[in-house]
Amino acid sequence: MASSPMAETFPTREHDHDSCIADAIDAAERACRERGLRFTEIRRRVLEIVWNRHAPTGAYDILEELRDDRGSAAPPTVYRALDFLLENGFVHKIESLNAFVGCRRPDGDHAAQFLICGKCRQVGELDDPDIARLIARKARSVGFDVSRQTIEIEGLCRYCAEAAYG
Amino acid sequence: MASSPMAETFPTREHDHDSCIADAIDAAERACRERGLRFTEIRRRVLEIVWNRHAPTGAYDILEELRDDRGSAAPPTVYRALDFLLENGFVHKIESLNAFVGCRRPDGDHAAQFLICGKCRQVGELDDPDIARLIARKARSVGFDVSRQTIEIEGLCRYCAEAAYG
DNA sequence: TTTCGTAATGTTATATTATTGCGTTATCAG
DNA sequence: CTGATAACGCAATAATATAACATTACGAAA
Repeated sequence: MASSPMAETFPTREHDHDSCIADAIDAAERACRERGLRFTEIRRRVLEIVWNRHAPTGAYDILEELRDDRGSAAPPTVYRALDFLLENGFVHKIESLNAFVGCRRPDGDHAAQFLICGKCRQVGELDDPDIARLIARKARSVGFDVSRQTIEIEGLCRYCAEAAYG
Repeated sequence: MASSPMAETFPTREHDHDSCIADAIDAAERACRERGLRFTEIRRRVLEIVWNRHAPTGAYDILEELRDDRGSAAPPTVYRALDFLLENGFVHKIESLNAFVGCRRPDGDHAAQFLICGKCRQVGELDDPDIARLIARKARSVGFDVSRQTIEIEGLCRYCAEAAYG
């Protein structure tokens, strides 16, 4: 496997997907134990589903998969699990897609920037503090006090750009 | 009136709202004439409604107001008008709110950054090229080719921050 | 261990946001 | 005037998200 798949901005084509998922689930489990949170079966399954796709996943796509193994499930089940995962930094919501992706850096707060490939629909996570700082500074300079940044960048990832332009 | 309300990042408390709307409508009308676009009654009304609120407005809020003066109207009427206004840069969509705001700089392309006040719900538009450039540069450095940026910054505007902290 | 309070889940219904498909009307170039 | 195309009307429905309330599971305290 790649030495640290969670740290890649974009998932490489060659990365070991299974262990990448396993790492993410393990990290969430550890974090929950440390913080005294309940990592229930549903929450684990939703996180697995999101990571399995390795691409932004809609709540109703998650719901379908959840039904595959649990027989019945309703929207609130999914949204509640997502709320938990969002609050605790295990997934992010991509506002411009109304969809969810696993977080590659589930420890600690960070202002993330998402790179959304319009071709393969995969999403990379940038987490660049320079960007976050510049935005905070510029906002403050007009008297605005920042609490949250939503930054979603659309374009072509390295792989799709290469395929398109050579 | 304030000398140039359209250029303010945040609408000031004292700005002349009526002329601010009128300016925006006039600008759109001129732009449509120049570009050979049809600025129809519906499109004008939707733009007026969005500017009137001077805050992010949902499609169905627009629909209600539209019904007030036209008797009947269905969702596609609003969404089609919004599509037109979006395509031509007269309004922006705030993805994190599923709502629409008038654009303060309807001429030419620009990567906008939105400042969304969590208290008064007003939205400022930053249009800072430094931010856009830094993001493009950072993205390119990981091989990502940017075509569109969605930047929505939540926090407290100058007025609400003053009210809250003194 | 039992009990009790709270967190999590189940379930039904409904709210909110957005699109599809198709027929009609308006506009403009020729 | 006519024909092509853009805009609009309308009905249905898709897609996303939440409300409200009943039930169950869990963990801490007695």
